[in-house]
Amino acid sequence: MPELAEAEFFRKRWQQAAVGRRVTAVLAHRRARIFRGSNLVRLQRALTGATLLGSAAAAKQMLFRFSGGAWLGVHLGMSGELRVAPAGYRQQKHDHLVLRTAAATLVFSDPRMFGRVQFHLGALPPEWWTKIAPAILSPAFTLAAVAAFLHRRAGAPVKAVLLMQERFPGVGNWMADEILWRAAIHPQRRAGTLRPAEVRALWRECRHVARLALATIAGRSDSLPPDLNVNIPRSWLFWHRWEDGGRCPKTKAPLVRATIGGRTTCWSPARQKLRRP
DNA sequence: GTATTTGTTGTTGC
DNA sequence: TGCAACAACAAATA
Repeated sequence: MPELAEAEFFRKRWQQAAVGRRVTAVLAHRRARIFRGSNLVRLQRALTGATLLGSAAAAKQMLFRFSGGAWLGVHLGMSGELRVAPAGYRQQKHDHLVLRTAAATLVFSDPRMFGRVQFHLGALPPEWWTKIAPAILSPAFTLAAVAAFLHRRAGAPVKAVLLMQERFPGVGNWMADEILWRAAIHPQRRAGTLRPAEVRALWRECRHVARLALATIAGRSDSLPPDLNVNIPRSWLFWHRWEDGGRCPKTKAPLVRATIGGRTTCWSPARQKLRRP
């Protein structure tokens, strides 16, 4: 599920429930794949008794900062989510990491375990975090940078290129489809064949979709919607891309699905054409 | 039983 | 060396 705005939503959820609170216990499924590459024993030792000081989200990742120089990185993969449960909540089958505080329980669950937890101890944030590509909404995400990247990936379908985190951090399958639909670009187009006006439209819609998704899914400033997606307008492709017999919200023409760049892709043939008429 | 899934990584081949 | 394509990871759901 989680792309850019969902990561921000889940980060806020944990932050609001537990910032300033002390972790009284850390429960974990010891063998879970989500702990691959990190030392669970050190994680449990460092987080038990530590206070949540702050957090940030970037791309599809989250970073929680605890007292004592402890950092907890979270990537939700395909099926992960962060929840807040009452104090005394009982750990369920897919709840691979559970942090208890006096008031609430923080739960990371992920049935498919494509997600990942990364633990880091130190005064500075971990290297994997600082190496995340500049955000789409940052000044570094320029038209020139996008154009150069499309040129380098000239042979790949533009849909596949949008999924590359090194240039489009936080873009996942639904955001990529949404961006291409709004920019009126066929997902199968080779990245190197886009005309300058199309490159500009792609760049512009990346920023629009990122900004709109953050505002509607994660909420503005301190607000947090009660659930994911409840505020997403029906006018987005989002709601229609999996519907049987789904229609383009703009043209009302039937939508089409196919595998492009290894992922199921939905587009509106009425407005996203392979060749110019 | 089959096919599907909003993600990433390692391998293969050009 | 760089790029593109694809299998693998795992479990629930239709």
